Amino acid sequence: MKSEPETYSIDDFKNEKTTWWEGVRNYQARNFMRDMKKGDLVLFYHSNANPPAIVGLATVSKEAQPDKSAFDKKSSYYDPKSTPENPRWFCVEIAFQKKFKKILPLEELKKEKSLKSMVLLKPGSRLSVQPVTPEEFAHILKMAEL
DNA sequence: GCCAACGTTGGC
DNA sequence: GCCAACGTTGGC
Repeated sequence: MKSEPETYSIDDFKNEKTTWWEGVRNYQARNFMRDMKKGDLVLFYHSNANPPAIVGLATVSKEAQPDKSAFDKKSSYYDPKSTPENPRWFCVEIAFQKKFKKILPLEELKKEKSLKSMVLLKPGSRLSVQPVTPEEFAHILKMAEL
C-alpha cells in the first residue's frame, strides 16, 4: 500500500497504531482491498518520497467496509456518487507492525531479479493498493533483514 | 516542476 | 461504444 509521506508517513502510522485506509478512488485498488483478509501482511510504501521506498510492515486488522470519507462533504475524498445505501468505495483497517531499520528504496528493488515481475516495478504502474506474491514478499522481508 | 502513463468523463 | 479532453500519479 502506497502513501505519500507528506500526507501520511510510516511515523504517523507508527504513532496511530491502526488506520483506516481511506481515500482510495480507483476501482482496481478498491477491489484488492475488498479481497483482503484479516491478518494479511501489508508492505507500506512511501511514494513521491526521497527516496521512494518500502519502509515498513503492517497487517490487515479489519476487513473492508464502506469508506466513510466518501460521504463527507467536507472531505477532499468526498464522492457524491457513493452513498451509505449504495457505497462505491471501501477501505480496510491496517495495524502497524514494523518500521524497517533498513528501508528498501525503489532503486534497490529494481536490481533484484526475483522481484522483476512485481506490480510495483512495472513501468507506469500507479496502483496505490496492489498485490504482492508470497515469493516476492518473502524476498522483501529478507532484504529488510527481518 | 516536468511529463509520461494511465484512468475517468462526457459529448457524440 | 468510441475517443478526445482532462485530471492524477509518481519517478525523476
